[in-house]
Amino acid sequence: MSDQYSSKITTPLPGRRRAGPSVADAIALRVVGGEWPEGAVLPTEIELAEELGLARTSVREALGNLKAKGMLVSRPKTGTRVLPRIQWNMLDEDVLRWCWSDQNRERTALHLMQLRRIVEPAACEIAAACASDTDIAVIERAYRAMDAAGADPVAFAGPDLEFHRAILSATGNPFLISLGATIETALRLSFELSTRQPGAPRKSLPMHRDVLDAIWARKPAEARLAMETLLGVTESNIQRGLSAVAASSP
Amino acid sequence: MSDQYSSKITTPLPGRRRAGPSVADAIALRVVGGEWPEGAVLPTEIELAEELGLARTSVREALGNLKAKGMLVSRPKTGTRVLPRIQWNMLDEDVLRWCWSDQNRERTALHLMQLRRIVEPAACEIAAACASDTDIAVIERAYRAMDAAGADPVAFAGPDLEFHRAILSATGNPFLISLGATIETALRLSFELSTRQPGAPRKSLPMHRDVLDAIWARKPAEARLAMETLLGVTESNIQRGLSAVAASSP
DNA sequence: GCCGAAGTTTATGTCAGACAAATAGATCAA
DNA sequence: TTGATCTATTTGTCTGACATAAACTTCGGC
Repeated sequence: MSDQYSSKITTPLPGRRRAGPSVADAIALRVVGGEWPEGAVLPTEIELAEELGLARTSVREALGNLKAKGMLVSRPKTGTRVLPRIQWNMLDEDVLRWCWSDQNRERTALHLMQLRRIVEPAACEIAAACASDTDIAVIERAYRAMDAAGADPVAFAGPDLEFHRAILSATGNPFLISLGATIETALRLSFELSTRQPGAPRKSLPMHRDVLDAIWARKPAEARLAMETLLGVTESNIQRGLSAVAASSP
Repeated sequence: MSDQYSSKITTPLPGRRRAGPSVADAIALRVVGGEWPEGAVLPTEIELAEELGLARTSVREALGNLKAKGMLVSRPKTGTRVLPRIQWNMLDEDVLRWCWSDQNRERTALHLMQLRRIVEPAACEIAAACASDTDIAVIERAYRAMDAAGADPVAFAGPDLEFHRAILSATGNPFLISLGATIETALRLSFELSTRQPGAPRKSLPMHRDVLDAIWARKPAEARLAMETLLGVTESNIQRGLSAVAASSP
């Protein structure tokens, strides 16, 4: 457990500005961790404040944050309750990040992959049909950066994220763009899994090239197909990464 | 403009609990309305509090809400700035609702339709492949309610929403389920557009039936196709609704 | 004994005022 | 001109108080 916001009641330190993880993080992680399951009521704001060594104002701010993301609901006298996970806004970057530290990371990773295989090929198709030249230039720049990264997986990751995000942006559809932010967070989280095979990133470079070329040539059907191929390989990489984790720590 | 939270400074009314639209609504609508464009800084929290006749605490709570949804960011001394719309979490129900009152509702409606045509056929395919019997029962119940609604468009709408939401839920994928909430909000908002043709809802009933049957028969490909057909008709209905609006108020 | 109305308790919602921290902009010195 | 310092302003946090709402308890009537 993090030292900050532990159960120990710290000295008030009036006005001292906090650093590091936010209060919302601290509370959300305890909710995700199952300390208060779905439908359970949290301690009162005053109790939480004492426990975390904060003022009630700050606790309220964090709780309000979680309420805005559909994780909590509160009513006078009754207290603050954990809503069923179905109602949580899993597409929110913070919620996704918090839930990632859950037991069954595997299932979440597969669900995310399922989402990607639905959204990204379609986005490719749209991008090939109606992306502007500058949109395509952004995609190409990300590709060049991937190429320049060589075999270094860490240097490869950033441009890889940018490549996929740029395609979503090129659709010009605000909802797909928002999904792009979600997917980018997911990619960053699952980075450890997809790079258990050291050579995997470099091998995916030609497939990215195929995607870029198809969009550049304005061939929607080919672009969709190229992205489907790329994601198929990515998924098998992740699955191998998952089984490797399962084998190393059973 | 709503009477509540207007520019007039009201009497403080200490402790009086608010009713009606939330403070976040009031501020968000002014942001969406362009009173403070992208990159602009809002008035200080104290100024906003005075203007809205509220305590600074309440204003801060609302601003924190909008920050959680990616619409604002604030730093000491600089103030609170409106982030570029690209960074807004358009998949959040509240953000979607606020943006709906924008000038170009047409483009938003079409973008939403584009999202639906990407997500829902794929969800149908997944649901047909791995939905549980109880999942399918929920879908069927919604269908029966649509049938029972007859030709009344208003009574038809509720079960219609439930039908599409139930399919997303049947996938068992939390991300698709969250998207379902977004789509449901979108449907509710665009309800006025899709029902300009009074007979349209009733005509869509057999297509819903096709979707249900395909899922029931566990035929993924057919289910996808049936949903694509249904959404194609829905989109043309919405487009006709849009042109009707454009013709009536040019 | 059962049931409804009134009172009590308690948690959230709101208000008010104060200070701390951070930083953009102004001022000043080398 | 340039660099460091000072100042003003805005957000961030703390404290304490009261209002409101709703679950719970009590009590009276039947």
